[in-house]
Amino acid sequence: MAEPKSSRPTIVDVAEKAGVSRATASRALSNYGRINQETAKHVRAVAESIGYISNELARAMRVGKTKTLGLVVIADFTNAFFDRATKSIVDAARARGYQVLITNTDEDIAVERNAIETLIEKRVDGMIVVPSTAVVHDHLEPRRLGETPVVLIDRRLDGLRMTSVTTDDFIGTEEAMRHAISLGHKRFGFLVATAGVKGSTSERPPVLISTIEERVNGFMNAAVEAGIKPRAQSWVYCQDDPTISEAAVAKMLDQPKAPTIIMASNNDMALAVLKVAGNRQLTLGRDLSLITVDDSQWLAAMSPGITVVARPVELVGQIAVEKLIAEIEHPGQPTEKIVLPTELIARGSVANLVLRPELDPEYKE
Amino acid sequence: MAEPKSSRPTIVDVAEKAGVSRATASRALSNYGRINQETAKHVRAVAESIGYISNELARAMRVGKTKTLGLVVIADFTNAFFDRATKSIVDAARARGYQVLITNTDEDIAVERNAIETLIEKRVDGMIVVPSTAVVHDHLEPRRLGETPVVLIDRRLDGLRMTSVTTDDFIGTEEAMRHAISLGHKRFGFLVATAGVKGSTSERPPVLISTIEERVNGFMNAAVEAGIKPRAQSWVYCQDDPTISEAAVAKMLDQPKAPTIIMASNNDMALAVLKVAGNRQLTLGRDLSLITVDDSQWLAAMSPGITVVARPVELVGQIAVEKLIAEIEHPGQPTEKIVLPTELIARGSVANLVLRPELDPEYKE
DNA sequence: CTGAAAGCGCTAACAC
DNA sequence: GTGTTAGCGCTTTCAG
Repeated sequence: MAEPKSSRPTIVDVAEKAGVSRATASRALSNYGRINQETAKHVRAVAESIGYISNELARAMRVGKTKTLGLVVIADFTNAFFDRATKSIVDAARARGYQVLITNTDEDIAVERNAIETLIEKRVDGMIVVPSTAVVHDHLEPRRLGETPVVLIDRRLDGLRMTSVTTDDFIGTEEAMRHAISLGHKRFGFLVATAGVKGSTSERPPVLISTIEERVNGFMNAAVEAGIKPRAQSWVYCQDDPTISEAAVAKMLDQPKAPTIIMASNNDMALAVLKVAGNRQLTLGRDLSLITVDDSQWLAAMSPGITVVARPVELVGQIAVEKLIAEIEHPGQPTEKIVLPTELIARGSVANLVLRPELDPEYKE
Repeated sequence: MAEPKSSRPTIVDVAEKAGVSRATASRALSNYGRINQETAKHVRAVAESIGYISNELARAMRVGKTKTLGLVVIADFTNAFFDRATKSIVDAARARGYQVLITNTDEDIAVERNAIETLIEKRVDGMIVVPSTAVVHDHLEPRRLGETPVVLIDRRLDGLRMTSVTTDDFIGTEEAMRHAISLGHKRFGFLVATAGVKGSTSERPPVLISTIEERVNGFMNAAVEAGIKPRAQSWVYCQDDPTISEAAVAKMLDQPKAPTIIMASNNDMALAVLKVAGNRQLTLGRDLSLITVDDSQWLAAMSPGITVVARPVELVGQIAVEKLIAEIEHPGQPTEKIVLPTELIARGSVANLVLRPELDPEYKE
C-alpha cells in the first residue's frame, strides 16, 4: 500500500524519515546556522540512504543565485581560440563552484540577442560574451541586462561600460611584421577574415571587430615604420569560407610581384594558405612564408612549424571568470579593460631572405 | 516616492500594470488556455514596456521541466572529436529549444560522479555523457539517475541498459589497415592512447574503453586476415602525453625492422608522429606513413594530407540530442545502441610501396 | 474568458 | 538547538 512516489525525494521526505522538521533538515544538509552535530549527521545519513539530491532550482529561487554562468560564443568553437577558451572557462568556473550554460550565436546578432535573453530567463548569475559585432547593440545595454554582470572576451566593445579581457593584437601583429621584415621580407600579403564581407575585397570595410582592427593597425604601423610602400602590400578582406579564402590566396600569389610572406588574420585563413601552397607544391619557409594568429598543437607539429602570434587564451578565460565571479559575489567592482600580451613564437614557416636572398623570386643577381 | 524596485519585474508587476490578474498575465505571456486576444496583446505590450523577462527557474519548478540538457565530456574538448561534438550538440539542442550545461571530468571518475550529481541538482531534463572509464559505475545506475534519461556518446558501456551513439571503429580501423596493406605495407606500428597507463607499454591493459578496444580489434583482425606476423607489428599503449608519446614513436622507429607505417589511435598520437618525423626530417608519405582517426581541417590542409578514419562526429551529436529529447518528451523509448559508419579518407600520408618498393628501407634488390 | 488560490522545494526570519 | 511559517515567481485547477 506504499505510495508509488515516482519522482525524486524532497527535503520533507528526508525530514520525515529523520523525524525532524524541514528547517532542521535544511540546516543539516546545507550546513548552516546552529545545529546539533549528532542530528546533522543523522539527517545526512537518512538523506543518503533514500537517495536525496537537493533541488538547486528551488534553492536558487529562494536565495536568488543559480551558481551558473552563461557563455555566449560566436559560431565556431571548432576554432583554436574558442575551444581552448571554453575549456578554460568551464574549468575555472567549476573550480569556484559554478557551472556553465553554453550558447552559440552564428556571428548573428539576432541569435545573440536571443541567447542573452534565454540566459537571463534561466537567471544565470553572470555571463561571458564574445560580441558578434563591433557596433553596440541594445541587448547589451544595462536596461536589458538588469543586475546581471557581463564580461566580454576576445573583442572589446568600446561604447560600453563593461569589463573586457582581450589580447594586445596590435603589438602582436606589429611584432610579427617586424620579425618578417628583419628576415628580409619586402612584399607582404595580409589575409583578413572579415565577418559580414561577402566574397573578398581589398577595400577596408567600415567597421571591424576590435581584434581584427588591431591586427590591421598593427600590420600597418609596422609597414609604415619600415617604409614599406602600399604597393608592396596586398590586403584582402575575406569572408571566412574555404573556397573564397583559397581563391583569394591564389589570386594574391598570381600577382606580378607576389608577396613572399602572407600574414593570416586567423587560422581559417592560414588553412587556406596551407591548402594553396600544398596544391602548388610550394614549401613553406622556402617558397612562401606564413605567419598566423592563435597557436595550436598542429601548428607546432607540422614541418616546418608555423610561426604564430600566440595569445594567452587560457588566461583570458580564467581572468574573465575571476572578474565575473568577483562582480557577482561583491557587486560594484570597477569595470576594467584588461589587455593581455601576446607572444611571437618563431618556427620555420618564415624564410630567412637575408641569409638566402635567392628565395625571393624578385631577387636579381 | 516610487519604490526603488531594484530587481527584475515579475509577472505580478506585469499583471498590475496591465490591470489583470496573475493568471491572465501568465496565459497571455505563455499563450495557452482561453484568453481574449485583445487582452493578450495588451499584456504583452505592457510586459515589453517594463522590460519583463520571464523567470524560467520559477516556471521550471512549477512545470518540472528545465529545458536544459547536461553534457558531461572528458577533459579535452580541445580535441578533434569533442570540440565538434560539443558544437553539434549545442546547436541541435538550441534548434529544439534546449540549452546545454557543460561539465568536464578530467577522465576522472570522481569528477564525473560529481558532475552528474550537479547536473541532477540543477534538474537538467536529460544528459549526454562520455563515460570516463570502461567499467560500469554506480553513478550511472538507475537508482542515482532517477527519472533523468541519459545517452552515452563516443563510448559504449556494455553493462548498462542505456542508449548510446558511437561509431564503428572496428570496421574503420580494419579498412584503414587494408588500405595500408594494399599499398604494400608489411610492418606496422600502432600507437594506442590509453587512459590509465603511466608511460608506455607493449602489454595490453586489462580494460580498454570501447572505442579503443574496437580500434585494437579492428587492427588485429586485419593483420590476421592478411597474415601479418606479430613480429611485424609494434604495439604501444601509451599515456596521452606529448613527451611520452614522442619517446614511444622514436623508440618504434629505432627498432631494427622499423614499421613503414604508424597507425595512431587518436590525434594526440598523430601529433607525436608528426613531431618526431619533423625532427628527423622524415617526409610523410615517403619516408614514413601515417593514418590517424578523426578528421580535422589541419589534417586536410597539411602537405601531404593525412589519411584518416573520419567519424561522423556532428551526426553523433545530433542523433544523441534527438534520442535524448525523444525520451524526455515521450518517456519509455526503447534503448538503442546506435553505431554509425566511419569513412576512410585517403590522402597522401601513406606511401605506395607497391609502386615504389624502394621506399621501404628493408627492400633489397 | 478571467480571477482566486494552491503549491512546486527550498531557506531564513522569527519564535520557542 | 529546533520548529513554524512565509514566501521566491510561476502555472494551473477550480470557480465564477
